[in-house]
Amino acid sequence: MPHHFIRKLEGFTRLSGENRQALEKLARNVQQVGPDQDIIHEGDSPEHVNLILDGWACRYKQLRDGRRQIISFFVPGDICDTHVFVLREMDHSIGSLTPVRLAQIPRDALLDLTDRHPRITRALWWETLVTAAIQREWTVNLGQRSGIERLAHLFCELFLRLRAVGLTDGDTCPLPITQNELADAMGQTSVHVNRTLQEMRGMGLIILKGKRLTILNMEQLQRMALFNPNYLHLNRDGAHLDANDQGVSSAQTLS
Amino acid sequence: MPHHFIRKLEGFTRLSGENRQALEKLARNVQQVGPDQDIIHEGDSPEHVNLILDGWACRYKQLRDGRRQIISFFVPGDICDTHVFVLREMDHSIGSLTPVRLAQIPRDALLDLTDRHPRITRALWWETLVTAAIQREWTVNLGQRSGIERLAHLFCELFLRLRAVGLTDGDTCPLPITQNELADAMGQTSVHVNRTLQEMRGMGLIILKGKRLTILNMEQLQRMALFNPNYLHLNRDGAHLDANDQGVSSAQTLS
DNA sequence: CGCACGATTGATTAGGGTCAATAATGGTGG
DNA sequence: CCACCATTATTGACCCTAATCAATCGTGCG
Repeated sequence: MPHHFIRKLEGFTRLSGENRQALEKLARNVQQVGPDQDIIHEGDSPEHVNLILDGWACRYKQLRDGRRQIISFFVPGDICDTHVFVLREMDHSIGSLTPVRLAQIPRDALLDLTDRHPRITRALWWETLVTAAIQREWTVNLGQRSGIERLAHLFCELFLRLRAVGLTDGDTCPLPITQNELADAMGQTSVHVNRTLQEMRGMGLIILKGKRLTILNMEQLQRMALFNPNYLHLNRDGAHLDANDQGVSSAQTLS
Repeated sequence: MPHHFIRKLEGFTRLSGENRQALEKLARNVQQVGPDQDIIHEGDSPEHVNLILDGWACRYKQLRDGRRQIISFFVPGDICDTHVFVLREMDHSIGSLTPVRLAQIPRDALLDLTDRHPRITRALWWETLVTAAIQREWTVNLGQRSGIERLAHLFCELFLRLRAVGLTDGDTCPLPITQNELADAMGQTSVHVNRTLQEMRGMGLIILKGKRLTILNMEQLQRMALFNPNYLHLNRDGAHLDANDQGVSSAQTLS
């Protein structure tokens, strides 16, 4: 069931059959959510960890005066806050953008999983660190890049993340969100995002139509975005740790 | 030695004498670094975890064309990437802003610490999650807030963080950074930051002089910043977990 | 076929950038 | 203690990116 999730973790480290089986079992409690629904709302206390099986969602925060910032996107295979239980209440909301199929993972299931599978524990660590790295890159994106650079950077990132879970098709990937939502993520207005998109189309960089994005010239797009994929840590970073797997001691806690 | 760090963790959970002793031992290898020095550089592979004992530092990323974004500030008591060893190389740099005294913590010392002290493990988790929450809030800050709101928000955040480690004095706290550095953090030019500061002074909100910040009207400052401190999780969130401390099993890994 | 939402366009404005110069400050050596 | 220098802070003039406001156009879908 959690295809994409497993595939993503395997981009970090090799997994055994047992590992994979254990991960399959996480998707016991599957829920279907309509588009534009809150999955968790700021102030709620976390009940379980959500794993996105299908569809897109986002983290967002809404200011008292109505302004909304989308803080990150969730695509299939993404897990929302593996370790959230330490905190008493959510400081942001998570909402669906499209219809979403998700697995609700109870705390104990995660504890049990990491208890038995050090390699998965490490892979979840990696997942958490990459999520943090993406958030940092978004900070750079909003702080330093111009409209067109920003959008180009987002497209590069999303394409690589989708490719890592097998959701691209050649140079095309899904992009099932509105220009308004793009705008809320880029800290700009939809009017300006619209104009930027037209500029990118005019340059022959992309096609964006029918909720699908085609990248016509990835090299040029990356150059224009000042894109460096290193922060996604997609190069099997886990390989150098695969040797020391014998003990299931708590030495795994931090490794 | 790691005064501020211990004090910060105690804002999350109660610590025993043994806990504190164990934390003291972390500061074995202490280094002094001058101002404007790189502590780690993008591309380096992490050798140890740095704990800031004194002085200010920052995470930053530099784009190929020279633009620099400060991604976060480190103040005394902050720890840089507790779990960084999972990644092969740094995707950003950490540099000092003032002279910095820091403890270099080897990986094994951390493993040993979390092995023996479940409550500390949990507190480190909390630290990691709050750091992520701060990063998200910066995303909102850069994406949605105007110049004056942004700066006001930063001041609110820094003041509370410094108070949590005992570094405020009434309504005053240190702010040992230049307007240029403020500008790199806010995604603006120093010229504009300068003008914004003057506006805040003119409104009677703050005094900023001699590397010290005084907040004359915290309520108004928070209102203008649309500041909600919930993301700092400063309300002893750990209390609800303090009951179940007996076992030192790997159940601690995720709790 | 018509409706509702999303995309697009135009005109105008404003926030913040750029460039360039000047004024304060603080640390240093004599 | 003072003169000097290098940062850092401040100011002014001008420009440009992106916001705002307000229609209008498409199009996917019931």
